[in-house]
Amino acid sequence: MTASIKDVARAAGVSPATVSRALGKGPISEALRAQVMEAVRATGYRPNLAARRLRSQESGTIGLILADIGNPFFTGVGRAVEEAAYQAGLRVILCNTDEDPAREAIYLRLMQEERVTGLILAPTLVTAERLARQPLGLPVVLIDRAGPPGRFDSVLLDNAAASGALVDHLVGQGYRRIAGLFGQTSGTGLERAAGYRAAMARHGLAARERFVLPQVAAAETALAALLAEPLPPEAVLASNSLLLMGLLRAARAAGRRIPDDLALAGFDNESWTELVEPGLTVIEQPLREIGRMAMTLLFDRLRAPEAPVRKVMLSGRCVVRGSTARRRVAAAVPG
Amino acid sequence: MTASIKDVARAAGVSPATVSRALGKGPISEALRAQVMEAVRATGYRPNLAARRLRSQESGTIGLILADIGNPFFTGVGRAVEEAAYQAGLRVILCNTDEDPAREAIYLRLMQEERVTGLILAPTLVTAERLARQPLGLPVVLIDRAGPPGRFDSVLLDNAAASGALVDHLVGQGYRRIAGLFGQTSGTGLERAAGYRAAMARHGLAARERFVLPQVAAAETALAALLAEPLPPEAVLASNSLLLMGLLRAARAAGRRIPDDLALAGFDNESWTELVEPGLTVIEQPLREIGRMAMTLLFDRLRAPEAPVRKVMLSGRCVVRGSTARRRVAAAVPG
DNA sequence: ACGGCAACTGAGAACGTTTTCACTGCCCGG
DNA sequence: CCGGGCAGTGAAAACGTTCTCAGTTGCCGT
Repeated sequence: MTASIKDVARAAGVSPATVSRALGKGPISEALRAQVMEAVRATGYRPNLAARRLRSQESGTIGLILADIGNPFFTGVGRAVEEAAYQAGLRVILCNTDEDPAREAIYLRLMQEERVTGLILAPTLVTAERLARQPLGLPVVLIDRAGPPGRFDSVLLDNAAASGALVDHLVGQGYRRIAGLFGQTSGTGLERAAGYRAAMARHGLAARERFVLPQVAAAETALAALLAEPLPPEAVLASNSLLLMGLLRAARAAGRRIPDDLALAGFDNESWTELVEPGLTVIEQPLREIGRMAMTLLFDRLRAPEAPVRKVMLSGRCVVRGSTARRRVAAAVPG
Repeated sequence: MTASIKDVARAAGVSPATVSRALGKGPISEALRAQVMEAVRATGYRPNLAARRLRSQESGTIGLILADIGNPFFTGVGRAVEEAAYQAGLRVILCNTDEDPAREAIYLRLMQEERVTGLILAPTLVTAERLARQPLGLPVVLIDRAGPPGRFDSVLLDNAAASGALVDHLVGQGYRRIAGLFGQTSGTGLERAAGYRAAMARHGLAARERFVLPQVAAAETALAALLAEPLPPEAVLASNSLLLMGLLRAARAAGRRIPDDLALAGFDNESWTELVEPGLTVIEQPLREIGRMAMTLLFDRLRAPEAPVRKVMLSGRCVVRGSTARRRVAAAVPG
């Protein structure tokens, strides 16, 4: 088939060991090294990674398992991870689970079989639990979602603070009846809900939270229901961008003007949140920092397997746009 | 470290060969198979893919090299490819080049070293050329971008027809001065430009085309320049979603109402094209079909390495929205 | 009852590397 | 002038599989 190290050795008139040394590290004379390189060129030799990995017992690879590759948050983090890994001479196996625990299980098994050096993942709630009960036997760093406390190195947005910031902002703009819509499949939704609840309590306001599947359609029906209630909310907060999109669509479908009839705020500063009219107020996550920090935690863990578990919280940035403009009290509300 | 097949063999009281057969295919008694499976469970054995690949001389893996993982077009196609590969029992190595020829070169080399079974990629112009001159020695299917004619199996949108459909639509809506903005790094931009040019000629209209880097900012400056010309266009067509986004931003920045002052149309039915006011008219690409067809071509090529090269063109769907509403002739244009 | 065949199992080679170990010169200090 | 590193090189083992080949059964047909 393709040329092996033996073919190169033959072509260069040296032993396979010498070729290996010329390609990698090891004592070798400059003359022979050049000779070998020439033979490599002549034969079109490409090292066989499978053989290399088998012999050296290290894959030189880390796994990156993301919940939704269509979500700019994850692609952004993924880019940063890949970049950091590449600089460290590591390859990345990228997998997409679409929030499906079955696919998560498949990929986790794959990572073991690939003998990856370490793993960065954004797990669903059930998989995080399962992982805590049955460790994989390899270094794991969680991103975006917290697992059981104290079990995994993780790098997260300070979700509670971010939700709180949104609530504070809305209250500051004059809104009082603020509802919250949260995804129910990940720990992140729960944390953001908790932050929302705490902030509302701090302001002496009643929380109104709904938990739904993280899908556009789910948010649409949820908002329709909220708007049909006796005292509909003046503002709604969504815990991720899909839900926020659903809110926008449903508000428009219901003929509500934004922000006059209904203010909206959410998470993730995707390009469309700016292009839409009015622009949507969102929490922007530090994607690159999250990715880089995840790699840092992973490296540290590899270096010190028994070091205490670390949980890094990065804070988001509140990007204020028209969807949460100061509330203009309706001209005349009888009663 | 982790348990090997020998450990399992010892635990089950059989030979390694038997364990291998129990796990894979091969004649083995039901009793022993159960016995082995029990030992696998007891030892927590996970097969070592590196060893398996080395011995069996097949990676069970295909490569997928995409130009921009942040682009919903590519993530959509990637999903379909991965799904089809998984059903065929193949893994996928996913790489993102960000349109950078240097990174393409790195990943192409990686694919060779991983001994992938086949490769699906969306190359830049220069890499497609290079690949035609120096074949990789493994089956390659191009997606989204045509390489040198007759050299690679490929699956593409019928770009010329799609551009033509947009022009026809605009003309039908009453627009005459229609400019086109095209990406210059990929073959796709060129094809769409050609389709635009041909359609304009068919209608007896003068083509006005600009080639720019496929970036939002590039489109913004290009449109600003176009609008500053003596007879600014009534409509502009963009060859990809980034450029379309730039057009929208620049039009708004210039205070042009859409579609009254300027109609817009482009490619790729991303979620924001619907959410924006007015909705943008776009060509929707059949993402899943493209991905599936790419896998089909790859399988066929593996089965018949010497079969003639195939080029599959899929047609897009024109999604009409408000950005190309029928032209209302300005009330009074002196002269 | 015996040869042969089918079904199953084990021993061992092989896949392409890296790495240990041993060996060869050679230089240097004594 | 001789012994001891030291730098460079090759031989061979090892990594964890799969697969060929050669048994070893047990069964069937005659």
